[in-house]
Amino acid sequence: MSIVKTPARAPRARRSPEAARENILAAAERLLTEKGPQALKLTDVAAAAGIAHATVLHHFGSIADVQTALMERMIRQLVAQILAEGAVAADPQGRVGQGARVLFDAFGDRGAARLAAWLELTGESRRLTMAREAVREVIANRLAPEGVDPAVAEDMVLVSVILAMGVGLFGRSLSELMGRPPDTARGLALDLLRRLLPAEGA
Amino acid sequence: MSIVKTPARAPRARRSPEAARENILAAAERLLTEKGPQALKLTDVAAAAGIAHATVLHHFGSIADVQTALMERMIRQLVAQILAEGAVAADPQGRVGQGARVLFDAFGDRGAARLAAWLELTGESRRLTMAREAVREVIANRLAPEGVDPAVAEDMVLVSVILAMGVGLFGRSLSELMGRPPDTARGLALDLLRRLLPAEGA
DNA sequence: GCTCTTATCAACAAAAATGTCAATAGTGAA
DNA sequence: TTCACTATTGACATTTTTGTTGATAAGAGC
Repeated sequence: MSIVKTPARAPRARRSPEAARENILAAAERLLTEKGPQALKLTDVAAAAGIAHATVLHHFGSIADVQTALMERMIRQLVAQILAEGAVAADPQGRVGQGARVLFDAFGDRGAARLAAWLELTGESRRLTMAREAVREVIANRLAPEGVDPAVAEDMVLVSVILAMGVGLFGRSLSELMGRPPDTARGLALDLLRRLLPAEGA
Repeated sequence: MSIVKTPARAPRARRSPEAARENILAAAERLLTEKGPQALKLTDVAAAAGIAHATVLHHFGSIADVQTALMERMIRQLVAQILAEGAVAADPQGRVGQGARVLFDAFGDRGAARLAAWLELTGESRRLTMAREAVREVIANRLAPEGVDPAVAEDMVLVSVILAMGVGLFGRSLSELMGRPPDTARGLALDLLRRLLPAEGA
């Protein structure tokens, strides 16, 4: 009669549903920023989260729902980051420069820019609805400079956001591609906005 | 005894290897611009090209090779488009404005900007090598303004390219997201460069 | 302790995507 | 016309990815 020693097994972790979802989404976000959207496979996300893939399905229903939840989470984080910046400068020019820096910071960490690109490439209307609301909220609460013609202010915000996303997504690669330090593009773009936007408001 | 009428069947097309590859890549490019990189599945590409998926494999070996070939084809097209522009203006400012417009045109059709984002998101070194050479070629042959400090010129090119890619990728969506005509961002960005770059060269 | 809920997981099943192969059929050359 | 070459294809096979199910176990409440 053989005596089989029960293999030592790590005790099964049991999280609250909220913690479990958070753990999964955090792992998914890591995968997204490190390997790109195509790496968000059910099995890979589960492995990155250290759980069985069935558990992922238990909490989200499908891998598509995981992706949607991740998008929404990242959009919320991005909005929060932009809105959480400190006191605002009094003069319009100061506000503009500050707003630009906030934008570049928000899209500076690779995740946010990649999120935007992912949204653009896949472009599903359901997800874009939330993005639209986020844009509205940020513009209304944080970026709209006072003392400037609203139409002009909108133009400034629009081009600033696009530049920030472009730098966030392509800045490092292109800088290095041209043999420059990785944050070269970021500095140049900030200079561009700092020097031009006040003139536009005048 | 049943008489089975042979079903009418379209005669089997037989292309030259070059034409077959071209047909497949054209279909893949359509898929990429319309549905995004994640739509480049073997079966879907074959269906879009109107052939059996085995034929795709016969010509390319694997779906990954199709994707690589498509990237290289699109990079070549992009470089050709940028280099093919007409006579260049004599003065540095004119050259700069012209170069910017060429860039915005090249990244204006959705495909090129999506290609760049795709490259960035997936980021494989093998593919990036070709992108690097393309960037070098374009800068050397077309975009480098004469009569300007080379270091400054490089800065101008770098920020211009990033802005052009940002506008190409996000411009339409963001413009409409803010309730403006779809080419609003493009116009604003061109204005931005037109007004700033000559000043930087001075 | 006991029970009840349910987060967790292994095993299985289904679907999707990719790849293999032998047969078929255009096409140019002999 | 005949033949050799090979682009093309349907059928099959393999791998990858996703989803299902029943059993297990962690923890909360009693």
